[in-house]
Amino acid sequence: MHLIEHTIKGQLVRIHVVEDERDLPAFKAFILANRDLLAHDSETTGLDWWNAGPGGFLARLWQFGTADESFVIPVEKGPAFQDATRWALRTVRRLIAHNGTFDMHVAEQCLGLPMEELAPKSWDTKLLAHLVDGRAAKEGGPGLKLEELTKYYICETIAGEVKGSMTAIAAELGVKKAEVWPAIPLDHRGYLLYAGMDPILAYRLFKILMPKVPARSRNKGLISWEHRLAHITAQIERTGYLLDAEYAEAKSEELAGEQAKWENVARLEGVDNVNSNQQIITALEKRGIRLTKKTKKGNLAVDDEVLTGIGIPLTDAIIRAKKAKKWKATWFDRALQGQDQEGRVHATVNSCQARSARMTITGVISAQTLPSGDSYVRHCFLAEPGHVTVSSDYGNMELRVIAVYSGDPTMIDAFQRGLDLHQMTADAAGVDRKAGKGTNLTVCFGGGWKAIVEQYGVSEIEAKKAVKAFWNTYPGVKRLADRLQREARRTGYIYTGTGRRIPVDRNRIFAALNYFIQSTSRDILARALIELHRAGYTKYIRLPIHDELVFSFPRERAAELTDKTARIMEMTIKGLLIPVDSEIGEQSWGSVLDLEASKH
DNA sequence: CCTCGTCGCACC
DNA sequence: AAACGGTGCGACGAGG
Repeated sequence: MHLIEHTIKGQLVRIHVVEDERDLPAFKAFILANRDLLAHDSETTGLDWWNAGPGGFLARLWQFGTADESFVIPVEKGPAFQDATRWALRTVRRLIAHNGTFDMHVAEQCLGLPMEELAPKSWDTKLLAHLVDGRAAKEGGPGLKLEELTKYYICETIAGEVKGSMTAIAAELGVKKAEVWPAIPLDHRGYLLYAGMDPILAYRLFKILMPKVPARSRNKGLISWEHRLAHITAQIERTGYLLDAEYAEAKSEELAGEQAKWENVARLEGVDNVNSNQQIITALEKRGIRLTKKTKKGNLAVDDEVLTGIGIPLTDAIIRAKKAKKWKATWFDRALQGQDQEGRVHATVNSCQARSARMTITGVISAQTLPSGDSYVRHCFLAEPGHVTVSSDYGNMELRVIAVYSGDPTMIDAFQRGLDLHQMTADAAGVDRKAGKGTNLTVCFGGGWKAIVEQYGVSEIEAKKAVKAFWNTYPGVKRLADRLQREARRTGYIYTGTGRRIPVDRNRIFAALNYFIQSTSRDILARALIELHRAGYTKYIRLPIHDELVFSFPRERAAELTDKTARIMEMTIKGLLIPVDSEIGEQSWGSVLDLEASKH
């Protein structure tokens, strides 16, 4: 046994490093003495848990800890250490982890411990941190990463030491920061300090955060709700999505050709690197073209709008080359590189991420930013053999949420009678439907007439008229916005119907309405996931995307399952239905869009 | 050489 | 009085 002593704010913490099997009895005694509550964490060779196995993804260390003591187990060294870790994970009655979803994947893939076994007894400090204050670090909030939270809630010095230690080790070993994890020797003192400190910090964070969770959130059961949800999204991650690699490879090649062709045109026209804004600006100025649009930081903007506006062969080539390059790299190549041995890709679903708690999907599938209304990319995602893809989404969810929670009679009546709300706003203002729609959506986002002008190409006069008409037509919405802003101004927070507390910045009080709508909409989808799980449908879910769920259903049961799941997703709040529209496609996700397009 | 801020762009 | 909200990622290029 090797002992590492360190201090956190002057308090001694002890990290026991198990070196050989003779050290295991002491480890087991520690587990038994603390089995009511322990934090844990794992160190691995990377993040690609779906490639677990010899020569692939491996668990290297597993750590267990209390507020001032931890044990580090070298699971990489062999079965005896894996057995001890498996035993410990099973023996502890309550487990704490930071972003425990990842560790559950590791436990399942590397130790054969089903996540169904660990999830019910796990607490995740990432979820608790969000319930306390979900603001990102760059927004001036605590952030959600362990280092950020350590810095904010525990001690800045220790956060810097822990974070800095891996940077220093990378430099010492002469490898890039991202490549340090598989390369570092198991007995490296800095690595062991880093590893051993993690569960100690997670344990301390748990003790700090739990009492800070707002009473309203706790009373509404939000803590267990978020944990159940995270467990469901973890299962969705585990299932993954079948990739049509042949299609993806073909498209990747096709786009490579496109890219080369248009880059060549751009080169002949004087721009060697189409991704260099500086080169583009220089080339355009050389031709006597005057650029006026500025970026947020005050530099000359050369975005899609500017380039399209110029409309010469050079700008055309730049747009086409950039698009081909980005689409190839972002979607097809990343999906191909992310495949597991069965040809599946696994998204990372961060179940409670944005300030509003909206989920984000990161990693090998950028599912939330796939080109909409275009089946081109979605064709590479397949339902299981013999299955079809079904997409179910909520109709007008955000506006219906406004209607319900504002209690505005005009808006509620419009939805109940199936009227066209965008046309209604348009009629009230004496503008066209496009301006009416733009107004409805922009106001929902907290925007004003300027935003409508920019986003929807409506004239200034019309936009101003429409905004005024909106507030006059739906006075209940005004009352809701005012109430939320008063609450935000007075307390710095708003609460949603699920008991979630959302911080509102003093200089952006106008955002309160949007936070409320966005967060409530997210919770409607979250509720749907929980109910679908309860009914046994999780295995069919492929992805959650804001207001949509993508399913893979057996072909012969597709109609029945589509109907059953849609009924579960649908929700009536205060008498108003949030309806679900479903589309049944063929095997690929893209086919859903194609079938939809052919109908209209 | 790597890190990080900035920009542009994909979405709801 | 008015105020568009929320993301992730790839690429460049300045700076360490």
